[in-house]
Amino acid sequence: MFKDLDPILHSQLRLAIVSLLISVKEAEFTFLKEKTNATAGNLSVQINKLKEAGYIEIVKQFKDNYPQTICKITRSGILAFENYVQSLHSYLQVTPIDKPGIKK
Amino acid sequence: MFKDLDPILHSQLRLAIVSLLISVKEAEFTFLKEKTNATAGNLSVQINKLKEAGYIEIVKQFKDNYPQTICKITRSGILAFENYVQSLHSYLQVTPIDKPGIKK
DNA sequence: GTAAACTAGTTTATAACATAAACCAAATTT
DNA sequence: AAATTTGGTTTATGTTATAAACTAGTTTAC
Repeated sequence: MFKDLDPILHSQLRLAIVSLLISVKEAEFTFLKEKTNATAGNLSVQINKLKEAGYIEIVKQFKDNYPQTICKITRSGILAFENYVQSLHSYLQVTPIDKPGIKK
Repeated sequence: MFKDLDPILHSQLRLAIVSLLISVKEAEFTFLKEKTNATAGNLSVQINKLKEAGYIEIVKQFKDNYPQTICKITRSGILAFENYVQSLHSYLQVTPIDKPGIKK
């Protein structure tokens, strides 16, 4: 009936990160922070969870004297995202008695 | 960029409950328990959260000598669900550089 | 040249959440 | 009448998400 939702991706911020990384392939920490409106601390924690899950790769380097953290989606991350979206459908494809919402 | 996801609905079990209630309009506790594979305790907690959010109504009565808990979606619950689904789209409509997943 | 402010993060503390386990009250079965 | 089942609720515990505090260094202003 309802498929389980990957708990790694069923998080607003992590889903946004993965969504972004699928479209851009590679992004700086600061880019992700701006696009997601996350706090730095939260972002730091969440990209590490994604890394531990194997969904992204993290490369740390220096750029113009400053530390720079680059994130990249992995093959496994792409597959997990696609699978998550598929599973979500089982919750959204509702066959309502009334057309949902709009007018009784 | 990314729309906020209603935290009441961004929960696997609560989303499943609301999804069900939209399709059936009214359901018994035991029906929800079977369909969602939730434990009774968890279901009890989560339907109360949905009630407190005003997304469902709960009616307690007796049927054939046994207590019976009936859940019904509210107008507000339907709207919240529709809104949640809309917001979700902002995370899923990705414009990937490569077609996501399937082959490089 | 040093104090103040800023960049780019990480770590830690706290509050909210999900869940299972334990419990309750009554009904039914043996 | 003891054991089991129904239909739940409450409580305890571990997991999450988040903000706040902190680290380490850089740049700017005086």
